Order: sequence, then structure tokens, then C-alpha cells
Amino acid sequence: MGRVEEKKKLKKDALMNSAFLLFTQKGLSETTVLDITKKANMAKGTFYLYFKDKSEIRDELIKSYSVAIFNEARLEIGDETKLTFQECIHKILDGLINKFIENPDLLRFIDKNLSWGLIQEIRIADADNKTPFEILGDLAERKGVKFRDENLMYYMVIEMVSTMCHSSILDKIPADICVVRPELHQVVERIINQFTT
Amino acid sequence: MGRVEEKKKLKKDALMNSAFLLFTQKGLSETTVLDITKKANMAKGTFYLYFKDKSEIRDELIKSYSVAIFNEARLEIGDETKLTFQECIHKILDGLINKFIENPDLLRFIDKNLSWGLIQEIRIADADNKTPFEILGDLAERKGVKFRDENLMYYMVIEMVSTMCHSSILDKIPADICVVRPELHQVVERIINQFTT
Amino acid sequence: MGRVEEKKKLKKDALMNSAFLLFTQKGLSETTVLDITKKANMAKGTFYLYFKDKSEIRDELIKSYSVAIFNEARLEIGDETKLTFQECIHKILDGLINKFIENPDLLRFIDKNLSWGLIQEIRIADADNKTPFEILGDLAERKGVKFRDENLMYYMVIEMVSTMCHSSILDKIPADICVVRPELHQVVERIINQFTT
Amino acid sequence: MGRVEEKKKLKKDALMNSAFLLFTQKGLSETTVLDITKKANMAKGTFYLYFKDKSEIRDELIKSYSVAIFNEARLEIGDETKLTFQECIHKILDGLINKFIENPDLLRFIDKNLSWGLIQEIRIADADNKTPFEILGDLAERKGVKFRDENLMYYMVIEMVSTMCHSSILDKIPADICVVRPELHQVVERIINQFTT
DNA sequence: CATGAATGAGCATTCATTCAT
DNA sequence: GATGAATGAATGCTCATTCAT
Repeated sequence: MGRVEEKKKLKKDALMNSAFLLFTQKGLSETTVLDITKKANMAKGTFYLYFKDKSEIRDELIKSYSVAIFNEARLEIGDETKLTFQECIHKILDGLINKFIENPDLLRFIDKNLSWGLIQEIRIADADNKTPFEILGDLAERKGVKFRDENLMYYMVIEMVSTMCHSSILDKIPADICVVRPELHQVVERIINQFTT
Repeated sequence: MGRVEEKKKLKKDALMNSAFLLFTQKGLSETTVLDITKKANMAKGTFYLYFKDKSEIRDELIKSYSVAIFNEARLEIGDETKLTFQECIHKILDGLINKFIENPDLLRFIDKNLSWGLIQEIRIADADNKTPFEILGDLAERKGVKFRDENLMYYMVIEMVSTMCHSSILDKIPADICVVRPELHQVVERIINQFTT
Repeated sequence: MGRVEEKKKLKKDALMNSAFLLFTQKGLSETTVLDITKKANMAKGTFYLYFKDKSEIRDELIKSYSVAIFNEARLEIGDETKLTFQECIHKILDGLINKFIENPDLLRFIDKNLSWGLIQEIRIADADNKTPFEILGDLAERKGVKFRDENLMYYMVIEMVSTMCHSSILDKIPADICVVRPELHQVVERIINQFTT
Repeated sequence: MGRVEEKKKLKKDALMNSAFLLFTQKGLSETTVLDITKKANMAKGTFYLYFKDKSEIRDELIKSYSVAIFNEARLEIGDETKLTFQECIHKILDGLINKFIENPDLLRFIDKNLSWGLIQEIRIADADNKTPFEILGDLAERKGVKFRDENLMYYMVIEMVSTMCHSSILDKIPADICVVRPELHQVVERIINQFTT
């Protein structure tokens, strides 16, 4: 039965990959179920064996990609022992930007679909099932840094980073990411300073 | 004939208002022409007497609202003679936030549809047909302030402000606008400082 | 009131001319009432002051043009005294072909809409209100020619002439009218011979 | 899978038959897709599984019926060895008239839709993929008959036959087919004589 | 399990016709 | 009389979803 399970997993993954690409390129309502199944080399009806409807596949996609992104961001820091909190943040930011440059579809999808509510529900399995913010909180504690209004700070940073990556990487607006990157680092630093107590 | 013209204007306005509300609540592709006309108490066909298709009404809406918003923001400053550049910006920001608090639909619509390209095309009739950025540029000049990478700065500020207003006013995420407002002022100030030469 | 009557006639004529051109070029169901009124420089609603609906204008058109065609064909013969019946027919045929070459729209319209029933109802005001076939019958009598199955003969001749004119003049199929014309004369002659007793 | 294919064929045939009847009775633009599917006891959407749009079903219909008609006409001749060319033509003509008497809808459809261009593209699979005119040409050759302006001759004959069948069979105008038939034979004979060299 | 044929609700758009001005 | 704004029925076509095979 493990074989069967594996096969089912493969099918589901194929559908999710197809949907991912199509959603990022054409948007949800412009992507048809037929589009998705065709790209995955399956029949239309098969879709409904794996997902209740179109919105279910979208939700699963968001969850899955978000976990991956945040986990990789965490690993990006590497050996943190000789780094300040701000340096850790810079490393994470650099890692994210690089990732997004390599994989613009991912960026498009994340930016379009990742909601604040969702972020807070993400739990990184490889990190004691903690949420991204708990992980950052632990890091800050280890570095002896304290913030007021942590949530607001994270929110601002995330919004600023995601919107600037989106426009500069995907559309080179208002400038290429090479130009935007140093300014973005600085803005993030300033926002963090603003909230540091 | 003035009567007829007036009536037509009323009809068109009714359609635009209906479309505005529906677009902000359900999005463009989820809003049907029938929805719009029903809400405006008209027959489906009437829509096509005033607009070529759905995208035309959207474009007219964006243009019309953007001009209004930016013009009002400009007037918000009032007598600038005794104010610094930063103080002017704070006044504009406060005015905008107040406006958005009063009119959340407007906020929703602006945030969803106002693109960077569009902003640069907006010309304020009451201000020598200048664009918002030209107006701010003039102001900065009068105040003797200079920036590097002005465009990027404006972009970052606008994105930060619009996204924070959107989430805090409409969804109280990550906090209510009362909490976010002072922090937003400060972030904007810091961003402007970062780019001041 | 004669003035008013005249004006009404002019309007009606303008509508009929526009409709005629549009029907011949685009067909009945592809021509909209708006098309017709626009071409006649009138408002949509005005159409309904002169015609009950689209089919009424078509019927009036057919009648009017058919009468004109047949009357002119009759006049084409000129002084018949020294001509045989066949020579008269040849003259009529030549006149018709020339007329159709000059005015292809007329040809298109006639061929599409002139029914056998209609032909038999046509009465030429300038010829004692006789039908075309009565006129030809009189001519045959004067020339001392007799036919069996006159109706069938006329029908065959008319169909052959109209279809060949249509295709050769309008589409040069299967050949140009220059090539077809002599053969058409001969076929008509042969058909008449076939029915001559 | 043969079952499925068979069913699909049945469905497609049902659609084509419905469309055929409706097109002949109401014309192309007066027939809606809903009409067609209703008559075939299917849902509207099903139509689009089998045909791209309305014009595609019309094209398929014309092609299919034309090939059938011409092939049967060819077979009508039977053993030609003791027949003259004219006698062969008479047999074909008789076969066609009989066929049209039995199947007036077919006649209506053919007459309305079969264009000269199309006839020349018809290739009879059972006769070395030759066109109807090539087949007749071969026959004439075998019989030692020669024509000038063959195309024009065929065109005239076809037009005369189809229009006379149409009106006499479908509307008994100008007379019943029983009356018209012998005259039609004779006219065809005369036309062929006219072009024989 | 997988398929894809079938369904029918839903949409954008057109246009004949009416009617208030 | 003339206008053209308003109507809403009708049409071609799409697509999410179901279900028999």
C-alpha cells in the first residue's frame, strides 16, 4: 500500500506544481481546472479526487510554500554565534532576495497570497514546530535585544520587503533589485532600530 | 438639453459608484456587469451605453479617484510657510490616514488598483497639471531639501503607507490604526532621512 | 401639408436607400436598425415612425426595385416593329445585363429577394397595370409566336439569367460576364425554342 | 473504448442532423446553438465538445452531404457501355431528381450552401479521389464527346437543375416536378449541345 | 482509481423595440 | 414629429462540477 500512497502523493504534487505555475502567471480566476490538469497530464475529473475545489488547492499551495520559505530563511543564518541580531536579519534578507531572484514565480505567488493570519499559523517542523516569529523572538533573546510592539515591527518589515522585492525583481519598478537591495537593507535596519527599546 | 445631460451624468455616476463598491468588495473579475447594473437599479444593457466594457469603467474609476486623493492630499498642507518639509509630509500623511479611516472603500480600491505607472501619469488640474511628484519636488526645493534616488524613496513611502493603512484600517492587522499611526509617521520620517543628502 | 408630405417621403426614401445598401452588403440579419438610421443620418427611433419593423422595410424595397427593373426592361425594346420576338428578348436581356453591370448592388438585392410570387404581383403602372408576363404575352401575340407552358419557360429563363448574372458579374464565376453573355443569349434562345409550338 | 467512440459518433451525428434540419428550415443565422442542442436532446455545452462553433458544423455538413450526393449520382449511371454521353447525363439527372423528391431537406440544404468553389474541391474517395468534373470529363472522353468552355457549361447545367428542383419540388413553383422534369431534361440536353464541338 | 463526456449555470455583449422628453 | 436613453430578451461561449464507464 506504500506504493499506492506514493503514487497518490506524486499525482497530488504534479497538480500542485501545475496550479502553482498557472496561478502565478494568470491568476486564480483566469486559471481553469482544465488548464491545471492538462499541464499535469491528467484528466479533468482526476483533479476532484485530490481537491474539493479550486480554492482548496490554492490554500494548500500557500501553506506548503510558506513553510518552505520560512524554513530556508531560518537556515540561511548559519552559525549565529558571532553575529549581532541585525546581522542575522541582514543574512536572512539577503537569502530571501537571492531566492526570489532565482525563483520569481515563487515571489509572485507568495506576495499575492501570503496573509498575515497565515504567517502566524506557520509552524516549522524542523524547529520544534515554532512559528517564524517565535524563532525570531528566541534569536533576539539570545542576542539580548528587546523590542516594543514586535508584531507591528515584523509586519512593517515583511510588507516592505515583499512589496519591494515584488516590484523591483519582477518589474524593475521603481528600479532594479541591485539598486533597491542596499536601500532595502537600510530601511529594514531603521525600522528595527525604531522599535528597539 | 441640460436636463438630459444631467440625468446621464447621474446615471454614469450611479454606475461608477456601484462598480466602485463591488470592485473593492469582490474584485474585478468576480464582479459581473449584471451586479453593477442591479446595484445601480438599471438594466444590464444600460451599462453599455456608458462604458465600452468592464475594464473601461475600472480605468475611469481609478483615474477619477486618484486625482481626487492626490489633490486633497496637496490641499491638506495648508499654509506651508512656517513648516519644514518633514512637517508637510506629516500633515499630508495625517490627512490621508483620516480620509482612509472615513472612507475604507476608497482605501480598498486605491490600494488594489493604483499602480506606479498610473501615479506618474496623474496630473492635478488645480496645480498647473503637475504630477504628485513634481509637486513634492517643488515643495522640497522651496524648503531647500535634496534627495538622492527620489523615485525609490517615494515608492517605498507610498508602499509602506498604503499597505499599513490597508491592513490596520480595514482589518486591524497587525494592530489598530491608532497604534500604527505614530509608528508609521516615524518610519516615513526615517525613510526620508535615509534618502536625504 | 404638401411640404410635410414631401419631407416624410424624403425621410422614408433615405431610410430605404440606406437599408438597400446595407442589406445587399451584409444581409438582412447582419444589418441592424441602428446601421440603417445612422447611414440615413437619423435617430434610431425615427425608423419606427416609417416602418413597423425590419422586415417591412425589406418588403417595400423588393417591391419598389422590382417594378423599376421590369419597367426599364420593357422600355429597352424601343421600336419593336421590325424585330422578331427573339430579337426583342435579346434586347431586353442585353439591357438587363448592362444595368446589372452598372449597378451590382441592385443585382445582389434582386437576386436575393425577388421571388416568383412577387414577380407575378408586379404591375407596371406605365403599361396599363399589366404584369411583366402579360406584357410579354401581348408582345408574343403581336409577333405571332405561341408557347406551351409559358410560365415554366419564363421561370427557367429568369432563373438562368439571374443566377448567371449574379455569379459572373459579382464574382466572375465561372467566368467574366463578357464570356458568359453570348452563351447566355444562346441558352435563352434555346429555351424559348424548346417551348415554342 | 469502442463503445465510447460509438456513442460519441452517435452524439455528433445527432447534432449534425438537428443542425441540418434547422439550417434548412430557418437558415444559419436564425438557428441558435441552443436550438440545435435542444432538438438533439442535449445540453448547450455539449455542442462545444464536438464543434468549435456554429460555422464548423455547417462546413462539416456541407462537405459530408456533397460528397454523398455526388457519389450516388455517379453510381446512378450503372453499366455505361451501351449508353451515349447524353444518356448518362439523363440517368444522373433522373437519379438526382428522385433523390431530391425523397429528401427535400437535403435539396434545401444543398441548394443553399453548395458553392461553386466547394464543388470543385469535392473528391470522391470511391473514384480515385477525383472531382465530379474530372469524372464527367473521363466519361466524355470515353464516349468521344468534346466541349468548349466545359466549366461554364457545367455551371449553367448545375444552376438550372438545382434551382428548378428547388422550386418545383419544394414549392411546386412554377409547376410540379412531374411537369418540370421532362422540360428540364430537354433544357439540359440543349445546353450540352450548345457547348459540344 | 482514472477518465473525459455531459451538464447547465453564468457571463459579456448585442440589438430590436419602447417611450419620455 | 424626432430623438436617443433605457430596456431586457437573446446569443455565443466558458467552465466548474458530476458521474457513468
